[in-house]
Amino acid sequence: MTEPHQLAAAERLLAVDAFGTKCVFRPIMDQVTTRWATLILAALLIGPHRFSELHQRVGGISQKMLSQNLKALARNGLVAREVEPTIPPQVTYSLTPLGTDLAGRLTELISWFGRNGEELLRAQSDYDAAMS
Amino acid sequence: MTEPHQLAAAERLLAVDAFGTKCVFRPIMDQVTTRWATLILAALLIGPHRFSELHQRVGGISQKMLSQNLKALARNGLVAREVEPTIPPQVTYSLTPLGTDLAGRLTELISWFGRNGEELLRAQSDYDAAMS
DNA sequence: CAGCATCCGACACGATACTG
DNA sequence: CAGTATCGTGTCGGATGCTG
Repeated sequence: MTEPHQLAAAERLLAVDAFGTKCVFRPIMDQVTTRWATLILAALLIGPHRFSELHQRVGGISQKMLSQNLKALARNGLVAREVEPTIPPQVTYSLTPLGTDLAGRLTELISWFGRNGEELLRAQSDYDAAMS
Repeated sequence: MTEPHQLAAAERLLAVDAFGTKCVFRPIMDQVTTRWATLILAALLIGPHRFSELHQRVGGISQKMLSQNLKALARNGLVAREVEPTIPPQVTYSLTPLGTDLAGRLTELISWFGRNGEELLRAQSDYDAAMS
């Protein structure tokens, strides 16, 4: 069952005060639970990657989105960026301890979808069939 | 530590074949890890809600996004929609067993942000200070 | 009450081209 | 190699107004 303190955290995130001020953590969650950020963190959980390695590993991502998301993840202290000042330059991305923690939890979520994805797809077809 | 089978699930999600076909589960994850879907599932974990109750509970959401996300969640078999054919009509939303499972895991994630949110904010200011 | 329809702005995202 | 700059498109998401 779900723990009470977790429900409390959820309620805090749901809350909006009388002036319409939302929880300060929402923007952060938005950034990290983006399609690409999740995949990038999962990829880095495998190990440190160069930029081009990540570009290959995370299938379908554009350079723009990759660099953009990496910047956001670095800003939030989840990803460490290490530059080797050679020519051509070598940049290695790795997870910080905080990032490793989060990436592990996100990967649990991913594996949940791996386990239950078929059932979700079945529900979709049932729903669509019932609509028509 | 992260389990091997979880890493395998992650790699499956990262993969793209030679024809550019992405993993079929990605669209589903995109739908469910949306800003609003996460919050709605968390709200429903507290208990079944009417439409207007959800609208109040999930602070800042518009009617449009609420109905749109509820429809998607219902289509994926995560949320059950029950209509009482009275006048005015009463519609109650609740979690299916599958939805309860997922919502619990998402709430774990939310509570992670509750615990580590301060540190993320601190990392942001450090990063911004170093840039200027 | 529980919504759908419509308009509209903002931004996510991709493709392409260019730089240290 | 590791990005940045620019452009164009599509979707997200809010505001408003209307219906059974």
